[in-house]
Amino acid sequence: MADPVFQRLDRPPAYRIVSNAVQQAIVRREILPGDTLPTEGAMATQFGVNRSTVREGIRNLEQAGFVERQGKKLVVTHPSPGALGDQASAALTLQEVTFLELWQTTMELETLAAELAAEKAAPELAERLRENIQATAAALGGGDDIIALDVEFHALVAEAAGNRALLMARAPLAQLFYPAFQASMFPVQAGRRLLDAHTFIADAIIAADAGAARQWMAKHIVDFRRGYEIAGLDVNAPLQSAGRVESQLETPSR
Amino acid sequence: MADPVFQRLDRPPAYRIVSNAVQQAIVRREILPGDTLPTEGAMATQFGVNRSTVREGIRNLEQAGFVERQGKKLVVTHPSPGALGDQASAALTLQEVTFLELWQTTMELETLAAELAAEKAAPELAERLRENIQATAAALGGGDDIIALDVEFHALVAEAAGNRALLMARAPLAQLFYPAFQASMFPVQAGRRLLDAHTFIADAIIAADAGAARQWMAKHIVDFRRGYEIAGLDVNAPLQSAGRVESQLETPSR
DNA sequence: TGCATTATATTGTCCGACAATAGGACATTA
DNA sequence: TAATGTCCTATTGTCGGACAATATAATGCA
Repeated sequence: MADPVFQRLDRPPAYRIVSNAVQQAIVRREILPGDTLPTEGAMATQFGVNRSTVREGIRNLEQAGFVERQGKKLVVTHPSPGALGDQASAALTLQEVTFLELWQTTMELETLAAELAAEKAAPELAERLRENIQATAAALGGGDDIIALDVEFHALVAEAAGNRALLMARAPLAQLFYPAFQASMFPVQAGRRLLDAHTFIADAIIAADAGAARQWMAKHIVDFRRGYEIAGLDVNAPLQSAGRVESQLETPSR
Repeated sequence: MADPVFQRLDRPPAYRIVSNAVQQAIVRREILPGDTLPTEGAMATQFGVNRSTVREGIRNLEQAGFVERQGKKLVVTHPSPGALGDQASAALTLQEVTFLELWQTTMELETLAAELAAEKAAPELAERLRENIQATAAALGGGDDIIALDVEFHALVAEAAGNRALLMARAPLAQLFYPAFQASMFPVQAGRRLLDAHTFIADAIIAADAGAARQWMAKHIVDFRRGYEIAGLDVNAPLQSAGRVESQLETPSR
């Protein structure tokens, strides 16, 4: 049998057709975020399939963040960097990215973020940055989660950059900071150093000095790596995962 | 009502518990890529729920790329940048990212890619780059899809960088290049210019000259923008979507 | 041993059912 | 008037069972 005259025709299962149809409608804005989808029953009759099939199709979309259940109705949503980032970072830890890989990319993206944030220099951001820095200063003394604050700081800067492509690119990495920072914060004076860096960065951003913002951020990221190395960790080794997936799995019984 | 004393207690529906449980198992490597999951029936009894419920749970994972159907069995997979990138770029077009946003981030990531690729300078890559460039040269004359080749070129470079974090960060943008390039390739001599740029970049990479690779890439990306502007397009306007979602939606009938 | 044929297991899809509950309409109370 | 309680309905989450289509395994035959 030489020439396959006919291509393998693959009819995707019905639930996927449903899922695609709905996604299409969302992508081409026939239904907008905030709109509620028809009820499962209604869609079932519209598509001419069984309700179970519709349900499976919907499930397909819901994790990607196209639809969302609010109480009892299905609401259309546009996927957010955050939601997608979760999955992406899970993927990254699964692939055992090394610290170095993370670091190289972070260096590039965070410096860009700082630069753009400075160019924008939204006054509303200034306030939030200051608050964050104050909290960090307070946390230096006792207990509070410095790392969480650091993560927040960078998120603030990124958001202030006003570049959604950057936000999206950064999202997969954002989750991974936490465990990595945790390791790199080992040395005692690291907290102080971090606070200083943040202060300089924030000042530069508020002063709309893009160049300075970029440079300080670069320094800060370099420190990040140094901390990691000082802690005796191998930058070429995969970062240990932090099990960042919600775990509510009491064995269901009935 | 000042302080919400009680947290919103949400009992996730069973199908989500199932989905989480399976995801957990994958994330913590209790089941590895290539392994096949138990049959739906088996899982149903294991979890003590109905098969339908299991199915919905699985559907939840399958779009994210944690599991995949091969023939009749469910195979565990680790999500790839490509798969996630699709959703991410859909999200970006939905948010109506502007060309400028895309461009700024691209500039940063692609130059990094070029630099890292040069540092690695894998000989196996050299071959593929050359092939791509030859194809591009050929395409200059007639018909063939230059833009596709360009996209491929950049993908090659990115892959050669050997940085999976970069790959993941870049994924959301990769899809958007196509429509954007399409617009920016308007001027007649753009093809020639693109070919030259690619050649220089490839040469630098093969020669392991990271600095040069970065610079040429930067130039190339600048050109990208210039083309867009020359074509009379507004960099601050959202890029027009290219409807990149598979469309197999013959209305299902029965 | 390799290939064709026949089971068998499993999926995709349907149907019908039912408890739980979100949301609305309305009555009641403070 | 606003908050609280009562009732009703539509819809979801989940279940059980069913069946055709088919991928996979088992079997027989060459």
